[in-house]
Amino acid sequence: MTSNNDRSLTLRDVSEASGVSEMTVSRVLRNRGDVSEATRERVLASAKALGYVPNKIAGALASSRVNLVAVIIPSMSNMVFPEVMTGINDVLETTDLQPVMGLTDYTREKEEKVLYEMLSWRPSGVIIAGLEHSDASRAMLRASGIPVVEIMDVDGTPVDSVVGISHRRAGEQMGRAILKGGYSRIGFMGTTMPRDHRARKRYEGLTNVLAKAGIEIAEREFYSGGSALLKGREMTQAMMERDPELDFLYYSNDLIGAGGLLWLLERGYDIPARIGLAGFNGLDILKGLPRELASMDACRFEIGRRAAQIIADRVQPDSDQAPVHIALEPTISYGDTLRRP
Amino acid sequence: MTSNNDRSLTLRDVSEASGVSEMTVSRVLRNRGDVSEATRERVLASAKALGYVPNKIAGALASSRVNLVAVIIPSMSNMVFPEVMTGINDVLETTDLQPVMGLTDYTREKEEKVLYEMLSWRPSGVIIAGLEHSDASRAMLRASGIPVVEIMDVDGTPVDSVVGISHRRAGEQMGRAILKGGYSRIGFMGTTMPRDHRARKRYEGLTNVLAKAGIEIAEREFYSGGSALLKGREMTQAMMERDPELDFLYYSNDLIGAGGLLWLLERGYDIPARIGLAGFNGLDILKGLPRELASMDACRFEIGRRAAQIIADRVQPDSDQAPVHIALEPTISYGDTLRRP
DNA sequence: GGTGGCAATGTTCGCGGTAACATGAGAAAA
DNA sequence: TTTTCTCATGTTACCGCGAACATTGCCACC
Repeated sequence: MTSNNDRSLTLRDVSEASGVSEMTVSRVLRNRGDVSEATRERVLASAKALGYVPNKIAGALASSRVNLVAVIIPSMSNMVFPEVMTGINDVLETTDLQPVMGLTDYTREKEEKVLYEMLSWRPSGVIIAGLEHSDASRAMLRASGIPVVEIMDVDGTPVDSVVGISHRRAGEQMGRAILKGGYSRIGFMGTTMPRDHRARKRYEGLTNVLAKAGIEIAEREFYSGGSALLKGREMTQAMMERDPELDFLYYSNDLIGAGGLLWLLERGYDIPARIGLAGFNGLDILKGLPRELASMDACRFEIGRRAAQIIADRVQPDSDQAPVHIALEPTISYGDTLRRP
Repeated sequence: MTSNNDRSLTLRDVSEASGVSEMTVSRVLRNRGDVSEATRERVLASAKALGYVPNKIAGALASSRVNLVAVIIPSMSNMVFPEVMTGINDVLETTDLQPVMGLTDYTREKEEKVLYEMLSWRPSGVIIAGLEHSDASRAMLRASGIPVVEIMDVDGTPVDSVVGISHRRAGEQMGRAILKGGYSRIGFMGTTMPRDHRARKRYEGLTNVLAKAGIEIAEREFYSGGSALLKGREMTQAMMERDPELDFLYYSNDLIGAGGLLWLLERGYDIPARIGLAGFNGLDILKGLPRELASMDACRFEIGRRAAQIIADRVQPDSDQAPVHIALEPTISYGDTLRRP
């Protein structure tokens, strides 16, 4: 019932309560240095009785050590980044580092602002999605002098370390699978987000491979906002009505793909014989659909783990500070909606 | 190309570069006090040229003002908290406050740890999910001396302010709708998470109302982990095989409900005549399903907004510090799976 | 020309810790 | 007993910034 009327508790309060110096209290609370068992217990008891919580701000300033890792991602709402975060968490939990999240909403301006904000807390490392940043952002990252890991994507030049998959190659791989499946009249659906570089790269990879086989994307449709499942439905309907001869639909994410799948099944389309489908991300949710949508795993969890591991390794004193580049290999899953060769 | 070889930049570096005192630089960078236009520009130019990023740690220590709001939630992976976060963000964006997230994985131990960690950064406020906390956590919250808003749930005694819905009443309301729809043989599916108090309260509300009509839940099934959609399917199948006479299924979340819905549709069940269904949360994803699942909006977005607003108001000097209690009214949506009276 | 007023800028000190070094007491070694 | 060492604890000096107060220079006005 000790209520700190207004000012918050400091080391001094604990030191007075336990009759030792502030320094000794500090040592006890950090398990640092030699403190006799008797003193340790007395100090801990006082601290607990007072309800003392150390002030990390002061600690960080004095020791110039901050156990935060800035994680900068576009959004939490599309199911891909939560899993990346889980991977990051899993690794950081085994260290004394703590992730702090910042959201960019897929805009450069916000990214720059959030990055500035984060760096002003002098974190121990930065994990940031994508390789495309403003010049100012890149400058800040370089100047920060801390480990930086760019994640998700490896098609480009990283500031420092990078962990991801090649979305261009993912698009190509899917393109080849589509061709091998014997499909030839292909529609594409995606988001209107001009700053979703990874979706763009997949699209480019896909069209490149198709072009080599003399095939062009027959129809395109883009959406933004709203329920992805519903949008997938609506876009698929619109597209099939415009061009009923389409025999393959490639969706830039699994949710719109799932919406399309549901619509086609209702209409009685024979999948994957009459028409094939594929999404991207390998989301768990696909597992419960009437047919399993073909997709491609984006290695989200693993990317998070690896990125966090790089930071964790680098904050160790005398560790190797050389940039690490990791390109993971996504695996295609044919599910029930992509004809096998 | 100014690389800070080892030590990071300070106000002093900028002050030397621009020929004014550190204090003036500080004033410029914070837009505080009177600074001549000429000096302001010179300082900003120097700061930019050097790539200076202020050290918030030092600033916070000196001013004992920290613009962080700790947001403590169980998980990011179940689609409900991302939306709460969005609401919080929306409001905090208009202030200079910044949310910092901590995850508890639905355990008290982690909650306590995360809370301690967060409070040690001396944030301006805390938004924390749920009303059930360990004694130590409650003590820390009380002792922190900062605004605390407990969110999601109003069935209990808050430490300070609270914003949420009554999950008990939500369960009761759904129970009444089920009864009015004429259903009587009811199955329940939910998670095995013993610490998901809100799901438990909904369940209790439901069973109370049913009990008054002389009805007991006929079947129960619980799951944990894995694809919720798939689990919904599997549990529904298992349950319908055990008791084919069931005429209503209440799911503790929309995703398992969606899985169940898909399974029942495939089996040709007449919905909502032969069997009714309802989930909980009012997720966007329901909009794209073959039938729209009956559900109940948990006011996630609004809860986030209101909670953030309370904090934002309270950090204003001379503002009213009285606890605020807000109980939002969830609305039931019948969709296509719940027979109307 | 002195004085007041005001805008622009500088100085001092302390926020709450921690690093590095200093000190003291007792035990072990000589 | 004296020296030396070790462990336990205390002292001092910052960390980088901002609040509060001090100072400067310039102009206006009597």
